[in-house]
Order: sequence, then C-alpha cells, then structure tokens
Amino acid sequence: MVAPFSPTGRVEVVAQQLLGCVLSSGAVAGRIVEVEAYGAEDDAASHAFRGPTARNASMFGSPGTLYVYLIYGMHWCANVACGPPGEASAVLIRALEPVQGLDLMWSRRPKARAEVDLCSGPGKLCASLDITGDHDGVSLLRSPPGSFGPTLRRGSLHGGEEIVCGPRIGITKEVDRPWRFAISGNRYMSRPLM
DNA sequence: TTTCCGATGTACT
DNA sequence: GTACATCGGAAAA
Repeated sequence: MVAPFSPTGRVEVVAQQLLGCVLSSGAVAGRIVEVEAYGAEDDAASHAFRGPTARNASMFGSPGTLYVYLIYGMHWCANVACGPPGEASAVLIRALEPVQGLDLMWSRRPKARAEVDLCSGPGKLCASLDITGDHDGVSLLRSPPGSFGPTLRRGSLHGGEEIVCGPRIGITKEVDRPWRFAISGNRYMSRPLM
C-alpha cells in the first residue's frame, strides 16, 4: 500500500499530512481531524527530549510505528512515530471524526453525551478504538486494511477544508510552538484553537 | 454556561 | 516527592 505520509518528512509536515487519514481498529474507524507534532532532542515538550527510555522506545521505531503511553494513570494516548532512523519524532492523534462502528464506540464510552464526544480527545479516541498499551510498538502500515489491529489508511481533505494551527495543549514547555494542527471548522476537535 | 479539582499509575528528580 | 501530551463530575456564576 502507499504510505499515508512521507516517512522522512519533518514532523510538523507529517502531522499535517495525517489530517484526513483514517485510523481504524477492528470494526471501528475514525477520520483524523486534529493532531500535534512532537520532536526529538530539540523539543523540550517531547517524551523523546531526554533520549530513549523503556516507555518511549516505540517513538524511536520505524515510521508508522504506533506509540501508546498511559497518561495521568488512566488514559491511553496514541501517537504515530514518523522520524527517520535515529530520530524520535511522533504525531499525537488528538481527535477523530467517527466514521465506522459508532455503536461499538458508544458501548466503550458510555459517559459520552453526544457523537462529538466519542473521539474528541486523545484519551477518548483510544477508548473508542480500544487502543491500549497492548498495541504499543505495532506498525500501522504493515497490516492490510480490514485486519484486526490498528491500521492507518490514506485520506485527504475535503473541498473547502483548510489546515489551521495553534499551540499544543496540556504542556508546560515549548508552549509557543504552533504544532497543533486541525481541520478548520471541524466539530469533532477536542477544543477550539487558541 | 464556565471553572475547578480529584482520580490514579508511571517516570523522572 | 512531583509532574504529567486527560477526563468528567461538582461547584460556581
């Protein structure tokens, strides 16, 4: 298959290329509408800032490797590693527009009050897709569409859609770097851009 | 409606 | 001991 992004591109460029792509897992799928880019040693907000550890090992994997980690002791966050060999950049998937398996998403997220709440946040979308630490390190590109595990497939922006950017959310370092990207006007993003 | 804060585990100082 | 790429319930307005 054709890779949904250029493996050796700069992380902030890859992040924008991932907008519009479809992330699926089993019978559930969503269109990526919001992401954040995280760099390597040059980005103090990145998990890779201090070099490889047991937790961030997947960030150093080949492009298309899924990096899943636990945040605040209870929520999983999914990233796509995208750096060339030796460079651990990754893109955090922040929000999806649900496109398939809505019933299953609802059953996994009974607290959701509306469809827009199903995948409008990094922890929410992992719950809806049932992405956990078990999936850390798997390739999103190797498995064919329709396979059971997490898979990424190419997508594109629709007519009239534009990419907008702003500062990343929930960090205390590098707060001014505008590395949060979203599809303009999309109602499924986690929060408005600042 | 907006704001505040507790839950809960892992990594790092 | 403290911070953390979050979420959702309770309190305030």
